[in-house]
Amino acid sequence: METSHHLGDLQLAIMRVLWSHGEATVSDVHETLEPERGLALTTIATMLTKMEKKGVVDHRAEGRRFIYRPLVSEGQVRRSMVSDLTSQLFRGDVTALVNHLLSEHDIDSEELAQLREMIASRERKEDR
Amino acid sequence: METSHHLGDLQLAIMRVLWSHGEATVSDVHETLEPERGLALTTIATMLTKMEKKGVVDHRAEGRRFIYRPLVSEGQVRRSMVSDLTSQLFRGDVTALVNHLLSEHDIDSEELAQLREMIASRERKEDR
DNA sequence: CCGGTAGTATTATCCCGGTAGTTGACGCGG
DNA sequence: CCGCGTCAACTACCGGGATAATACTACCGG
Repeated sequence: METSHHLGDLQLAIMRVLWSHGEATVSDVHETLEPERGLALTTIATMLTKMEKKGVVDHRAEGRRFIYRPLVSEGQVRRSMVSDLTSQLFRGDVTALVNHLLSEHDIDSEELAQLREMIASRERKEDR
Repeated sequence: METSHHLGDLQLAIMRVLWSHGEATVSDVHETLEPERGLALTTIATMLTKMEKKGVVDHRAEGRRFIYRPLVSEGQVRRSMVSDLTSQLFRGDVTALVNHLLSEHDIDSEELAQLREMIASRERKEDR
């Protein structure tokens, strides 16, 4: 159905932990995020509860603690958020976005070469 | 200074009106946006006030009414918001974003050709 | 069996985007 | 000079992200 999974900053950080761990307890997430953000454990717990209510994560109890698991993939979130931005800022014109990236953000020649290759391989695929 | 101009949905719509009109009164904005969103005039006014407080627009009084003017350009907003998204979702890797666009969003062969040309011209510029 | 600890649940606060009603001022037409 | 219409100002409210203290509970070690 591809519902618009619009996640905030912390929520994304939490999702990234879940995506890389597969599943994790509140403490797991907390410990992983501790260095970069100095958040209280309860903050993480609250956030996870809210996220569950939104349907982006799920949990099962194992003994006394909860094991959280992502319900949406990183790809889904990326697609959804990139689409949102694209339609907001570029009237849905993906090409315009790429153009913007090329002209307004620093891309060195090495990256350009990579991009050229991406497009080439994409065109080959299209050809079949 | 390039401060992070993070604008919401309505705010962007309002900015677009200002960008295309150069400047506009509250009613101007309201009338322009009326068809697509059926918003009250006071809503627009409130939003403009908030936006002024944030420093993205400016106003001057002409007789009894206010003329609003954008203080940030569309390009600035795009750069700022695209950068935000890129760092949020792709650890700042612009190439990864383009890659995502190519593989996860529908791009027809015509657009591919356009992109190829963009990159080519970009590489020519790089060469000098 | 009892208390501490490890966990979740509950509740609260702040901020901001979005939405709008109400009020207050001012100028124009009669 | 008065009322009416047009603005802007003020105030209010909702939802959601972010943040966290506090309260409750179940288990484990002694």
